[in-house]
Amino acid sequence: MDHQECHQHLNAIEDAVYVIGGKWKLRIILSLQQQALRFNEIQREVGGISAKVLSNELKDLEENGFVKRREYPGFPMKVVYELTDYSNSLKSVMIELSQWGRSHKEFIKRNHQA
Amino acid sequence: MDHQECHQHLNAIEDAVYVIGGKWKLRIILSLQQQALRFNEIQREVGGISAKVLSNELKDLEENGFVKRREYPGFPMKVVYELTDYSNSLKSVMIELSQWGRSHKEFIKRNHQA
DNA sequence: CCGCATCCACCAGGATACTG
DNA sequence: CAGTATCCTGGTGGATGCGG
Repeated sequence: MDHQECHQHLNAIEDAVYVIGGKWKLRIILSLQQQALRFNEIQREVGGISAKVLSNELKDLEENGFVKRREYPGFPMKVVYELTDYSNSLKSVMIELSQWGRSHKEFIKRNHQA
Repeated sequence: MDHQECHQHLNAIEDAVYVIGGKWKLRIILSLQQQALRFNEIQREVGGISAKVLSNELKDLEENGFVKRREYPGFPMKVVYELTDYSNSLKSVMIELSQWGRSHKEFIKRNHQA
């Protein structure tokens, strides 16, 4: 792997980490796993997130194609957010990360005891 | 996958992202791929990182078992950092992330054109 | 050379209050 | 209900200077 190639590789990884990183993105996605939810429902489900931040996060997730915002007219306004099919493309990455994270925790624990 | 299980899963993922996330960790690891380097060499190689931050990052990487700090006495002091064997355990995660990141970039590009 | 201590600027994100 | 506006705080990270 030469320098150029390595740099591309790095960029792609950093993109990926950026997209799913941060404190909230994954939690929001998880909260929508079972069913579509409304803004306040997500806020309650995730817990501890302010409206401003949730609003921004949802915009990001929508831009990245993970979430679909669906607006129903009327008063009061009703809006639901649901996961897109594309959000499933995250599955293999998440499994890989989860496995590594779990085994890493074991590794650290062993090392700290030793 | 019930709630409990899901929560464990989430934690493991967040641990993993935390460990390799941030602006510098991966770049530092990459810089040590070919050979062990001294503090200032890493700083130059990575580019744009301050001594304080590099110092902290190296401590994190050492605690997580990715990097080994090797100190040679004398004056001036000589210190080199090298990757551990354990750092290879990141490989499959990084490949997965890189592939997903690359394909996601394509996905976004197509969607923006459309 | 290595790397910590100090000081400082910036900004992500929380709390609250408010509008459509 | 869905979000925005405003204000404010804490923490991250840059710059510089010093000590081992």
